[in-house]
This record gives sequence, C-alpha cells and structure tokens, in this order.
Amino acid sequence: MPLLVYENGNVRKAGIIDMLEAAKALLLLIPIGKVTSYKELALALGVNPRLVGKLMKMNDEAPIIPCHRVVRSNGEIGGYSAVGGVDFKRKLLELEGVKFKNKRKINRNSFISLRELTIN
DNA sequence: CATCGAACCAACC
DNA sequence: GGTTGGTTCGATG
Repeated sequence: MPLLVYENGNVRKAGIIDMLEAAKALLLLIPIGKVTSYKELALALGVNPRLVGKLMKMNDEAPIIPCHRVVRSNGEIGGYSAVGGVDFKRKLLELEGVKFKNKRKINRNSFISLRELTIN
C-alpha cells in the first residue's frame, strides 16, 4: 500500500520528498535507547526497505533527527552515511543505552515497533 | 546461527 | 536500460 498525500483538494501518491518528511516524523517518535528497523519504516511508508535506506541517507539533520536508530531487522547495525560513519552510529546507540548482544548484533529487546509509537 | 542468491524499486548515470 | 544501494527473504549447511 503506497503512502498517499492529500494536497489542495486531491489525493496523489507520495513522492520521495513526502516520504522523507513522513519518515523524519516517525524517527522523532523513537525513544532514546530504542531502535526500529528499515523494514518497519518500509511497511509504514509502503515502500521497499532499500528505499528507506535511501531516505535515511537524505536526512541532512542527522543525528538530531535520529536516523541512527534505524537498524537491520536481523539486529545488525546497518549503514550510516552521515559524518562519523557506522562506527559513530554504534557509538551513539551505545551512548543512548541500546544493548548489544555482541559487536555485530543488537538485543531483541532494544527494538520498538512503530505500532507501539503511533497507537495510543 | 551463518552464508548465499535472488528479489526489491526508485535514483542515478 | 543497466547499475546501485544505510535491505529482506527463503533455502541450505
């Protein structure tokens, strides 16, 4: 299901910029110490997970808008193209209290589903 | 669990 | 039209 946008009286399919704004809004809901996955965002936005990566890359306000809290659904850290690279991403997450099982993987219980954030 | 190939889809060239 | 990602999935060991 593609994301739709209501704009001066009619409905159209969301463009990449619309999705970027929507993604940013969702990112701001993720609490410190928690992460979500590209997949979850993808489901919420109705796009391919790889496109979510592209969106995160377009976020020029990292790490204020916390795209570093988006990781792979299998627990691996994923990428980070903003300054500092993946090492900085890991550092941020550790600093925020995200628990790592080991160097590669994040604990299951550090994940929060977008449903928990957008409902109630 | 780890690895591998294929599917994904909009951007970019 | 082919390649490329901040990925995922299913199959296989």
